[in-house]
Amino acid sequence: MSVTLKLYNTLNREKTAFQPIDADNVRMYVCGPTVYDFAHIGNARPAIVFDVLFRLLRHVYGDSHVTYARNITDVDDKINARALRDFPHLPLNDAIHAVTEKTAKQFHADVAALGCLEPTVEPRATDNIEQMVAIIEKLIGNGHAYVAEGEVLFDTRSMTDYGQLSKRPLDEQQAGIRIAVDAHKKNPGDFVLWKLSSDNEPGWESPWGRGRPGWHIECSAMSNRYLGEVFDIHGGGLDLIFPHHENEIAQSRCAHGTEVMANVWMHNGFVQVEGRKMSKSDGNFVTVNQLLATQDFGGRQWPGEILRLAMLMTHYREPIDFSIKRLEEAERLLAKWPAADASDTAPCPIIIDALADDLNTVAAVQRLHALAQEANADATLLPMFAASATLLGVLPEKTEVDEALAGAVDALVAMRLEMLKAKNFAEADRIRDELSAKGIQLKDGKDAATGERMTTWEVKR
RNA sequence: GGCCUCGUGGCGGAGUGGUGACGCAGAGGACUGCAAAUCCUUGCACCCGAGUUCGAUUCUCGGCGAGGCCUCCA
Repeated sequence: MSVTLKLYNTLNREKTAFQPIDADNVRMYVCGPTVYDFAHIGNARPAIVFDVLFRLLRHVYGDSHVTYARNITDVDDKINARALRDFPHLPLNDAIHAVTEKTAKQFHADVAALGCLEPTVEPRATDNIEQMVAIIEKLIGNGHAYVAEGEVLFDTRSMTDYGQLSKRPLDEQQAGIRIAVDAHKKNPGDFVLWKLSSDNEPGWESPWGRGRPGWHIECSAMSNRYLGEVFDIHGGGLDLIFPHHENEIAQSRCAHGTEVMANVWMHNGFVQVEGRKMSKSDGNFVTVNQLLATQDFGGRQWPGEILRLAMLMTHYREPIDFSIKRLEEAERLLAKWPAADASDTAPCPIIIDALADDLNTVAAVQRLHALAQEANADATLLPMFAASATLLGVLPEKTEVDEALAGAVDALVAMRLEMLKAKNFAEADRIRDELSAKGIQLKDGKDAATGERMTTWEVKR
């Protein structure tokens, strides 16, 4: 294991060498989507960022020695609201199912288009209710949770070092400053583990009656089930640090009696629009699907590889201002990169080092671009380029050209050269335009030895 | 109010106590019948102030500015 990974850890705000608990099974958990609506491009950032990390971990520790869990939250009051709005004629459970299935499917399509590998496991909240109930029972049993007015609440005062991740000690918080504190809470910071459901809300039987889980308990239950009580890396967006991750930590550590929940906590920065956070509630968002499939942004569609590269051109902890200009730059870069077959050659060491340094995709992309230029001039570098691009998930796909088409194009190219010799420029340009319209780009060069015009062509991407 | 980021050319962004990479765009040129591609050349920047120092963009402090969390949020 010659590569030393360094990762910035939100727990101590330091970049430190990564030491897996078990190098044979490196475990990473990333908070996935709540499936009630289309994912916007900001939601896509963690998917891409941690996909790169997943690829890097697989490279370093071996494909079969990394477990990446990304959940799907399919229990949430927003989902209920959406179900009632969009499928009022269906029974509630069917309506909810319709919403979550449709949204999850869309999410998978979006993320696939962005070049993300599938996580090792993708648990759903609804499949893990039992596990949540078990953890809640444990928390009640060991005095970290209490029942009040039909809710089960986590007792934040019962955990002496609550607030470590967000550096937000309990007594310094101004809980209730912006929302009224519920009277039944022992402490303002206490949060819901389980709440009762009315007849028109989804619910599961539990020791506390028919109800549904609070938001934070889902991730504690699922990460525990698939990765164990303590695992290596937990990721998500910056805005999840508080309260979501803080509360996950509280639940998991108090339930299992562990010192930490995950060793390394990683958080990606926001995607911004005109300097402001893109968010659903502010309404200033562009969905991945809009970018991929509509002309809503910049009057055109944007292939997933462009979106992905645009994302990787900024370090994951920095904010990104999402703009047409940056997408166009990503497109220009990609256009200059050779298409190549995937290769099992070793990736460029400079790129591995860059990624190993807290996922420095900026440096990695710059080096990849240089490597692409080198490979354009020297085909023996193509396999290394391909392997490196694959590590970043940005390998341009080789467009298959069938022989009939290739033959036809070659014939037209030859004909054009004849027209040129005859100084019939109008006809030569017509052929060039005709091919261009079909997506064939001609490139005129000079034969180094003879000085004769040589024309090559490629399929435009 | 508390806590946390960040501030380098048009844009994306390196970097260092001793006058600042690189990429994209721009400009000029070569090539070309023209264009594209390619190649060469090139202009433009370290938020402000004080301090430390022989010397700071880089260190310290203070401003100013931007953003985020403290409520659902990637």
